[in-house]
Amino acid sequence: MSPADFTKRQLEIIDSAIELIAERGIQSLTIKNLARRVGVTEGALYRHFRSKQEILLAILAVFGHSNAEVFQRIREQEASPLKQLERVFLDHFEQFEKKPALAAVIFSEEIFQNDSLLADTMIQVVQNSLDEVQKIVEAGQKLGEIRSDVPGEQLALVLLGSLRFQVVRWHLSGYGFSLRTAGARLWQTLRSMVVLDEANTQPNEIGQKALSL
Amino acid sequence: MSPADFTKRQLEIIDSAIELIAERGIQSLTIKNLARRVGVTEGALYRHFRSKQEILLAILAVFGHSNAEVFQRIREQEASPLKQLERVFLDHFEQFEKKPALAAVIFSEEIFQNDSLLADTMIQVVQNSLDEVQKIVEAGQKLGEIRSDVPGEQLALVLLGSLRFQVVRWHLSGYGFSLRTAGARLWQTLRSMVVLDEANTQPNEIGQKALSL
Amino acid sequence: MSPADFTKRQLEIIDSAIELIAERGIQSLTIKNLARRVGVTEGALYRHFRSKQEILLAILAVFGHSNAEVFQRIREQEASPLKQLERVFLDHFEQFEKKPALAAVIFSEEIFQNDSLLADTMIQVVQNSLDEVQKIVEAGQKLGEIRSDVPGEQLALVLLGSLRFQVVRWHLSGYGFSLRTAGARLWQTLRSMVVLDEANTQPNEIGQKALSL
Amino acid sequence: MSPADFTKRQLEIIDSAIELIAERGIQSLTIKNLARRVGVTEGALYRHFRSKQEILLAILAVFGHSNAEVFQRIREQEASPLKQLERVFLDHFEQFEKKPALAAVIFSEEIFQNDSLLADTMIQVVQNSLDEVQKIVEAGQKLGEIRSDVPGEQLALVLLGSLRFQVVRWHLSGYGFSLRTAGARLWQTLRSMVVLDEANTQPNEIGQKALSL
DNA sequence: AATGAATGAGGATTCATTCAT
DNA sequence: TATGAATGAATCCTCATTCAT
Repeated sequence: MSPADFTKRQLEIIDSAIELIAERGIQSLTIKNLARRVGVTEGALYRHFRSKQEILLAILAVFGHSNAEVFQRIREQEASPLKQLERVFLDHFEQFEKKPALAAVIFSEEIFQNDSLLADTMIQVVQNSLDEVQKIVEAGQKLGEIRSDVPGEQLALVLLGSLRFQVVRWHLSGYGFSLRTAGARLWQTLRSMVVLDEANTQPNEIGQKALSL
Repeated sequence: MSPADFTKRQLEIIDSAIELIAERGIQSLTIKNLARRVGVTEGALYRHFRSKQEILLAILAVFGHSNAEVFQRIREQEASPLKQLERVFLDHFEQFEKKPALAAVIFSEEIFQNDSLLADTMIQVVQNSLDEVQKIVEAGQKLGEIRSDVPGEQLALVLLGSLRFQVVRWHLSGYGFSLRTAGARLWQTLRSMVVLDEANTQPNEIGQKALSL
Repeated sequence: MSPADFTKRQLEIIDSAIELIAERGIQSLTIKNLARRVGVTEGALYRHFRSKQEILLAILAVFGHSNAEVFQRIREQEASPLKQLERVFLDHFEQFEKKPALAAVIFSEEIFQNDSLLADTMIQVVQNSLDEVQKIVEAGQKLGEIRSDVPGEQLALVLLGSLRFQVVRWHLSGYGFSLRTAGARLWQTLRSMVVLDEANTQPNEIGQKALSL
Repeated sequence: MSPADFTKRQLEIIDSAIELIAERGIQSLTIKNLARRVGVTEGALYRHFRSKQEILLAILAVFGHSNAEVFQRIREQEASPLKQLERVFLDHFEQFEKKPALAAVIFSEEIFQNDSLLADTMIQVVQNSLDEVQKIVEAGQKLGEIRSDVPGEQLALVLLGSLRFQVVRWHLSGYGFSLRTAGARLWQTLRSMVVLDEANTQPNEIGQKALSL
């Protein structure tokens, strides 16, 4: 389900829900709190969603869509795979920093676990990102831009795992540091680790290194 | 607080709690469910822990201790940093596979978020692991075994982030694959990515690579 | 807060609460008991009051208002201070006899003690009555109707203390005597004690006294 | 039952209970709190009292005995009735100020209300004090020291009611003023109100008054 | 005498959901 | 569409009491 399928009111509710999660955790995403934030009665929410589960599904849909959008935008740019990966990272971090609420959804895996429909949806969202990253990585491997001594699927795991961990830490710290800055640094690290031969891709740094030796 | 400081009954309760989290998520770690699993009345739990928060703290203590133990064991072996990192990975995965319940705690960040004492404890547990990994990495960097073109702190982030992501996926999949096997594969990947020069550390693979090129 | 500020349902709940206190003591004013008496679920009460404390405050508000009303009515009558005091007594006793539940609130000082907001409100209610009585007394003293050899504040203390004690005893006795009758008798006693010179105000009794000397 | 009939341990428990009531109200007189204060296990209390009710009865017994003692002491002094009344007041206030805990029992009427045995005992304690005061008053009336135009029973009501009210206010204020001082003042007031003719009973003060006029 | 562990009932409060209006 | 009131189940926690040791 794409956000376009939601009514204006529904999107309003989803937004409020995500805000709520971001600010006070999924635990405080109750119908009462949500209704108060939206500015309507609790009962009114049930005009727009049949149950709380449907709201959670909607949140996942929006989260998944937001993720997919990042990849969509990047695919359209037709940059080199490495540049694309860079964008994946920087765009994700930027998006999270702009809307910290979305980052919180990552934490909510737990909630979604109880309900198998929610769990499956969640897994799918994660897997989708993994697949997208893997595709880019494999394109880069084909072009010799990215190391081929490890399977693309594994590289995707490392890349996304690192990304998520950074976001998690940022969230746990109470947004205590600039995710964008920390993310950029992390990308530099990962970049160095996934390219096969620095000489080909970052001639400048090689020069620095030669000097520093 | 070390697990040794807990009474037998307390450890029993903690174990039941971790099981509960593992099987049905933190959401279902209620006093009633916990009491039922332990086989006592709800009130009885309060003779052993003053509050639910104390139980959660105890779980974190056990989790942190279990983590620390892995590092402790490894430090004692005095293997090369790279070998130590390998052990960190394999031992963690092994421990999680033996006690999947513990893996579930990783998910519970959310719950711990509401309560600032719990959140701080959680952050500390995570940070502790990060520090341990970073120390090993930096030792490896000094010995030239591990690449020095990226800060050790960043490498630690990548390593732990990947590890956690794998565990998360394993858990979300309903333990649908062998964590040990998948973990070993992930380690091979990470290993390749953190060593500076394949020639020195994995001569065999170099040969393969030479061929594959 | 005046009773007029409460909704119909709130007043219903307050009334039930006061009844409960009157019949079985404050100890039995539990949410469950209260809900049962009102004829709704426990949760339903929380739509009308945010907490039990709020209910207790509401009771005090009603009690305070009921007290204030007595004084209000009396002030409007513009009778002589002594007549006003008489009315204070008789009206209070009458009101308590009509609504014995209210009398029980006097006992509940204890409950209100734990919560400082409640305690303060309670003290204020008591102090308010004291102030009102004192004002009347001092007016009487100015007119020479009431003895001036003791401070008005002290007389107020004696008057209200006696009144309360009578009510307490009536309540403890299980409403085993007519409060109105006993109250009237008590007033006669107090009346004799606060007037300065019997000759001016109760010429009939003077005759008796002359004899008895 | 006199305090002499209690074992040392029992008296210790009763004392702790009274302290508890004084400090935090009857609501916090739970077996758990009591046991903690005494320094034993909850179960241990049941070696000394069969139930909580028995403990409450014991408290009432001690309270009643303490009251009776005041009257006993006074009867033995064979002072004039008026002097005796003065002592009743001053001694009570002094005793309460020395052991504020006892004052708190006055508040606990509520608790005792639920249980009819406790309620009866409580009533009896109060009635006993009333009777004692009444006896003294009537002796004073016979001697012409105290006004005879109102029944002794009524005067007793006024005297004790005032005394209790003062104690209640002192307690509610958080012991915010000197009960002894306020009590002495209250007595002066009551004294003036119960004597028939100042000239006969307080010649000294008359002198003062003459001077002050 | 005292402990430590347990019980069962009940405490206040919050939850998602329903429904008449 | 929305409200306001209600429900029933669940939340964590405390109570007085019991009992084997």
